Amino acid sequence: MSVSKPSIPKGTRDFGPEKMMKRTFVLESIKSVFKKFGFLPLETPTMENLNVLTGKYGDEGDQLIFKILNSGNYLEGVASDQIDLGYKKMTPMISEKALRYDLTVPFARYVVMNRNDIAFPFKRYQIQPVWRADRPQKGRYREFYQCDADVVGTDSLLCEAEIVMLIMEVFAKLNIADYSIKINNRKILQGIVAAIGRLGEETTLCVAIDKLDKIGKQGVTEELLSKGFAQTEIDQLMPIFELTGKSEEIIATLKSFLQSSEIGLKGISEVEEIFLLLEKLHIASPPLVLDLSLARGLSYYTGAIFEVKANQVQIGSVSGGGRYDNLTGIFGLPGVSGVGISFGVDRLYDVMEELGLFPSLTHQTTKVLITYFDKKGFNYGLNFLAKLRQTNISAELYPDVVKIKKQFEYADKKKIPYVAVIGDEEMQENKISIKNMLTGVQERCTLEETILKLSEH
RNA sequence: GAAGAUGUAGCUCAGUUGGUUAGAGCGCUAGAUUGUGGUUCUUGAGGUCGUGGGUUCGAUCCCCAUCAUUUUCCCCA
Repeated sequence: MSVSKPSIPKGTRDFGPEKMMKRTFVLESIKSVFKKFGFLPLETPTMENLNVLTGKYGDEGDQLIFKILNSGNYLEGVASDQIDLGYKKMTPMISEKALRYDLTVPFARYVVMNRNDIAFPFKRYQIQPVWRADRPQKGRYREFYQCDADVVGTDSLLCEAEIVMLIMEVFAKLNIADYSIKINNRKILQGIVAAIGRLGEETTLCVAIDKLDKIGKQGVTEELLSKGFAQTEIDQLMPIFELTGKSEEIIATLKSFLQSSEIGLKGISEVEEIFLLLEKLHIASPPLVLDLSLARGLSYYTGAIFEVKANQVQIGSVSGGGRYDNLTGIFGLPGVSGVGISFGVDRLYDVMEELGLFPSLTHQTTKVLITYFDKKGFNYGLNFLAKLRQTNISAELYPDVVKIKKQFEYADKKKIPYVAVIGDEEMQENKISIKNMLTGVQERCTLEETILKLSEH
């Protein structure tokens, strides 16, 4: 083996036929629900202009963007002393395009570019891969799919309520029964920060609080202390984030804590409104819980935030989203509020695999393989092949004249449920033998009988 | 960027306190069965033990370096 072993880039994966069938099932399930809720499809280019992406994900995010080296002589126009400026300043000189980092920013770009043609409120779904130059880990890849659905151009809390419904329908389609949707509101978090006199530092608080279930009360306290919060402030905060129980009770406690914070009270009433809307939508008891420790790292959220967890599997969140009031502002279109939800296909796949929730997907393979003993049988089989396909039965004729055993093994490996056998006797009778590979039963059929038999299910 | 783990057959992994021909299961080949897969039995093929160097009479094993893979921290889906 003197040739080099082939490999794929770190953090990327091949999806063989079996995995693809399962992935397709997940993706199609999500897509069908998106459509049902009135979302329209959108696809954007794999690459965006680098300046569209930079500065949108924070300093660290910029580092994680896959840059594309300019074609041709990319060093043209770069003076030799400019290398001393460092790679950060050099990058835009040799790279003007990059792979998309998420689907939200390209969507915002699209909305701004097409603002005159779009009918607002605009609901779009988008299912495409994204790339991050991260260090791969368990459940984390450099190339992965996102399934986003967003509504922009309306403040209505109906969108939030619908997102809850949408999540419920997706999980029902995927047969995942045991899950919970956590909801919180950035305005409440803002109010809490304001209540302890730390207005403007909600991002710091969010990043720390978001880890509560991961690193515990102690860890969060340490992180906040290191970020300049006082122990007395933290002592005020912690009881709030440890509130559990019924959402109504949490809300009642919150109302008194935040009574002086206008923004905080607004957040509370938004949450209440969402619960109310769901009731009117006949969703009596949604798996929805108010969780004040839910913060989500992304800084552009301004209102409701969501996260979905599968309860029986330890894998983190499988879906998340929220409302952002000014995503298009960075591209020069302020005042367009949006709210969105994103499903993590790879994690959903893992959850379903672990719980054994995939239905049998064998119907996606060939229905019948036509086998034969010699060239004469091959020619006879061609007619059957064509006729079967005309009636929309997925059929194959084994392409090479080989031992029948070989052909059967092929059918078995491919899990083809029926094998047609053509020998001299069949040809004389103008028939074909159809064997059911599951039961082992075999009988001779005419073309019409074959079609009837194979069309059954 | 930091720390750890692992590299042995196509795959999953044994193994040798350093000693002649490095093993298993699965997969693959061929046959038992020249008109029949999945089960069973038999057969055969397949390895520079990640790469380079060192110690040694002798290294897959010990030491050093290097590369690759992977996990955790940070951050994220």
